[in-house]
Amino acid sequence: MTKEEQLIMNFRDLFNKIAWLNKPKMEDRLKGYKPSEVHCIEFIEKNRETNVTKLAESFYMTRGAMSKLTKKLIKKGLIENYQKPNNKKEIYFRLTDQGKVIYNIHEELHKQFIERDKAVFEQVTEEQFDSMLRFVEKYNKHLDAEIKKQGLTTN
Amino acid sequence: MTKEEQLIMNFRDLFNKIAWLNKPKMEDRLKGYKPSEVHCIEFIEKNRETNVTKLAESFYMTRGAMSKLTKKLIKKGLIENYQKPNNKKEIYFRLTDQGKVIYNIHEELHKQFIERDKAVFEQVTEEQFDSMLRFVEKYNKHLDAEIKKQGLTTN
DNA sequence: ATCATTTTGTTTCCCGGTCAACAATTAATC
DNA sequence: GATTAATTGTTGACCGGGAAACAAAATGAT
Repeated sequence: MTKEEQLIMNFRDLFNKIAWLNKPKMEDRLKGYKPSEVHCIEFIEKNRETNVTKLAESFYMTRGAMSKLTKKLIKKGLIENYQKPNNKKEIYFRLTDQGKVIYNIHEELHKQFIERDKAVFEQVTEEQFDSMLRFVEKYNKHLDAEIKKQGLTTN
Repeated sequence: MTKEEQLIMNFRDLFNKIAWLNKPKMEDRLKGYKPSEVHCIEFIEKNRETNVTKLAESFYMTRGAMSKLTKKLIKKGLIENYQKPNNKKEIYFRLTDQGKVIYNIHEELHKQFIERDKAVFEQVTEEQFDSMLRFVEKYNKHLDAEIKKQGLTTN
């Protein structure tokens, strides 16, 4: 196996483990709220004028999936939708007060997870950090170009 | 956002894009075979004495899911199962000739994807590579320890 | 202004994975 | 050796997301 493959595989494994490890605590503190729901709430709070299409593109999911998810969140009273006066097509979302409670709990948990892994990150020099960031950003740009070349669209 | 978060987020995005970008070519050359099926075939070929439980642990999925998946692969004639003479409980899998054909096509595609991203990796020095590998391995070990601490098990 | 094209969001059907309950076998404990 | 506990694999109910067909609105072309 080449180093490229090793690196990719190790990172993939890393993310599987992180998700696996975070799940129980998430479910404990955020009972009744699925990861996808919380993730959606997080995005809506952090981005202005979010609609179904933007959510789909960001999460690499279909508009259909996000349509259902946002409908559920509305039903649960976590988000609400609004439109602009001059546009009858696009529908945007914002958090309700209840949604913000969930958002804050999630942020807090997130900090705990960072804290849990602090030991690892402390051993990384600033130099290494920047090097990795440069790499991953370069790689992302490369893929963006490839995606554009292929002309892929969100379903 | 801290550098830690930035790094993690960028990598997550990276993997989404890779999956998104590889999908169409995979579906083209491996028509009729789903990513999960191919992934499963790959693992069985690369690991000795694979059973449902080992697959579940490696893929961070449930035994139920892998049980269904392997049953489907058997039905399609891509894998076959066998047991050891002194153990009536554990059931292992190996590829059939037809399964090996799929395996080889996948390997070939994999090389093409590596080739596509070669430009990025070429700009990485050996030093950087090793540095990143060390980091991700350290992080993985840290998480393994955390998982062990939590006493998590595959469902 | 009219008509075609594109964008946005929704809905139905289907598939894949989880969960939980289960039987069968093996390992551990006494 | 008998009994209890743990492991392994399977099944059915359930749910989340994808694919595709669709309506409504906005944009473009003429």
